[in-house]
Amino acid sequence: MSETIEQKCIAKGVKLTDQRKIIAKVMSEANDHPNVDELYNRVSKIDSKISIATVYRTVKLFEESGILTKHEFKGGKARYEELNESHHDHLIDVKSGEIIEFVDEEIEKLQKKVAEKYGYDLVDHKLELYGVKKKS
Amino acid sequence: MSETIEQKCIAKGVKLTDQRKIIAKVMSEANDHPNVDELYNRVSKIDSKISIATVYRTVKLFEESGILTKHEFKGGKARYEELNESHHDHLIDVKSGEIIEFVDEEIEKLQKKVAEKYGYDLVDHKLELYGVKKKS
DNA sequence: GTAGATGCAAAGTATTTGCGACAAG
DNA sequence: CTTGTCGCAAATACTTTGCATCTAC
Repeated sequence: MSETIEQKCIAKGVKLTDQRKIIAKVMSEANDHPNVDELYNRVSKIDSKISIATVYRTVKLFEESGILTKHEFKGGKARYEELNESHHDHLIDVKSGEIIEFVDEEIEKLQKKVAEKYGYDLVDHKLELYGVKKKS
Repeated sequence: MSETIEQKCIAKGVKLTDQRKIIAKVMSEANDHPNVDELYNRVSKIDSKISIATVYRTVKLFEESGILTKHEFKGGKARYEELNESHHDHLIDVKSGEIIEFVDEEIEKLQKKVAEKYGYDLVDHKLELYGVKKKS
């Protein structure tokens, strides 16, 4: 827990309103990958007057400021997660929807290699694994 | 070009209407990854009376029948592509939108290994690389 | 002949935006 | 103060659906 979202906002010169502070707090404390609806629900419990438009505007702003990242997993709404130093990819349980974060250095390296092979510099990537729990 | 989409429909017991034949033909001949709008435009040139609802219904049906796959690349509309024996992933030029298909057996293997490490059987995956063309 | 497909327009979702009121720096 | 933000409701973009008609098998 190196730095809160609020601190990141200050560092990046993002104006901190009461609403943004609440959204920042909720996202900082979230251990999952909420979509805007879920985020709105959590935020509403703290301040019921915050509008969903503000939530949309704020996650977009935070994303553009490099504070949150957006995931568009298969067939669902966009989900958000705090962006921090440690990059990771996602393994999604197709039955339960559970999301596991993982890192695999070797895959990372190979991706860069593939991009290079085609004459590209890798600027971003998305790797999602969809699986079912093993019986055994 | 082993088998046309029309042939796949017959093989899978999907009823072939005139509209579906046209959509099948357009997708069979497409070398890119059209979204529903683009597909609707191409299809309309052959039969202007086909409705966009039919295009939506048909791509969904074809997807469920394992004839097409749907891609939801960053920040865009869903794109479709014919599904054939050879699996591949995508490298997307973030400047031009150009899409390059690639296969990397080693990455495939590592993905399966990661899933297994967490106790999962891999049922699907999504790998997208976003890059910019190198200057050199 | 009958189940399923189509066209149309209306209804859903998810998200964005115009605007007057309001608040942060 | 002034610029940017908020809440609201209306607008947009994409996709789905109800229904009466039509068509493949």
